[in-house]
Amino acid sequence: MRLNKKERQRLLKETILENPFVTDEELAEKFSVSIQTIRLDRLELNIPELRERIKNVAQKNFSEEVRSLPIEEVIGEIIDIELDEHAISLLDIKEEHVFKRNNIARGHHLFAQANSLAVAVINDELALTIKSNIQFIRQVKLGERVIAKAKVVEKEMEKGRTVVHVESFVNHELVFKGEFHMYRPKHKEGVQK
Amino acid sequence: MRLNKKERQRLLKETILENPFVTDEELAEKFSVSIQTIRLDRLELNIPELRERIKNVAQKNFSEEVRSLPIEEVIGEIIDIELDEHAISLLDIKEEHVFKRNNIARGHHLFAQANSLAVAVINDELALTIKSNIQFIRQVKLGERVIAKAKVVEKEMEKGRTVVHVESFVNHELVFKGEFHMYRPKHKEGVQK
DNA sequence: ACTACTATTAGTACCTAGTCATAAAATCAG
DNA sequence: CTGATTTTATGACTAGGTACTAATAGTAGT
Repeated sequence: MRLNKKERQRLLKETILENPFVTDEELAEKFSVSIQTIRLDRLELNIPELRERIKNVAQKNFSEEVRSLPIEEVIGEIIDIELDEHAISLLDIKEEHVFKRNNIARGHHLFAQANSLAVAVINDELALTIKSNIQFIRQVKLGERVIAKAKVVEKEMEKGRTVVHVESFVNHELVFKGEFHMYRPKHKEGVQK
Repeated sequence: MRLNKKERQRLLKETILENPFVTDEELAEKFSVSIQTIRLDRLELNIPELRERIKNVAQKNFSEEVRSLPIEEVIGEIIDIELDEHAISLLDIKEEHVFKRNNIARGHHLFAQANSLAVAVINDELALTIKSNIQFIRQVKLGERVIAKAKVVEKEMEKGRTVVHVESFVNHELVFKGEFHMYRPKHKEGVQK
């Protein structure tokens, strides 16, 4: 079954992205066209030849020294906050957050975003998490933007405990849900900073 | 300055290991010998040609044949693992893990260690966390070494679900406890050529 | 000095996975 | 059916090799 040019080029791009180790010959066979057609396609799409592609992959691998992730990126960016009430933060899922294999975000990044939002929303010098129940509702993929919303639901100031609910969304779709029991050290009255 | 064969071959091996992207021609120049000598050396030392070397580096990155989870993706260092049974990992709490204010470790790092250990202990292509209950039992401070122990407690293979318990210790003192409900996807046959 | 030996260099044919350029054939749209 | 687009064919050239044969250089032992 021969496809038209547009469709073929679309699939070509995909195929090569998925497996950069494929030769023009194999591609020609796959799409039932001549090698020359594949080469014209690559030319039009600016896809380099096999050896260049392999080299690129290798170089990326070889010069990979960016192992640690800065804290700012783990936590996400706080875009709205009202202390002791609610807060919203935003995290863009990038290469460093996902399993290489399938581009699904690793759970602990979603947890980190939610947990640090829960810490931030507490109006205190410092809050600590003591207990937490969480649920990963659907997988989050590379490139998606996760918006976490925290809400303080219980304030038991005397005991120094507070409960925060966090829900995280991708395009208004719930992807993560967590309940965080926070400990806040003894309050000093009227001290605001 | 020409070296003798032995010395040249020793350096050759080193040079290529350090920079696999070097051609025979460049090597010949570097050691002031002919290209043929370099090729004889590679033959004797069983060093493949440039393109093969590059391909190897690339493939390592692209992970065509890596069985389970690559170790570097685990937070902390795995020091013992028996798939589907138990695993132990170690995490030294450094500057980047703590609140600057009081040098207490941020909760999500303990979670990350435990969570990735739970993922790693599952003997499958890839496991995902669906649900988790956790408790932060005592604060962990800068400089402390956290040892996390994961134990697979329930295997319901048909449903693709597994429960893993993780307990983390500092000097035999329990600091963190968590229950992780993991999902293991249905196996797909490798389609690669 | 002659021989034996290793080390090095030279040269040729062939390979893969391409490149670039030109021309011809096939297919599709109006 | 014509003209434009798309596809295929062909030939010449490239990098970075392999595999093989043959010649030369250098050194050691007798």
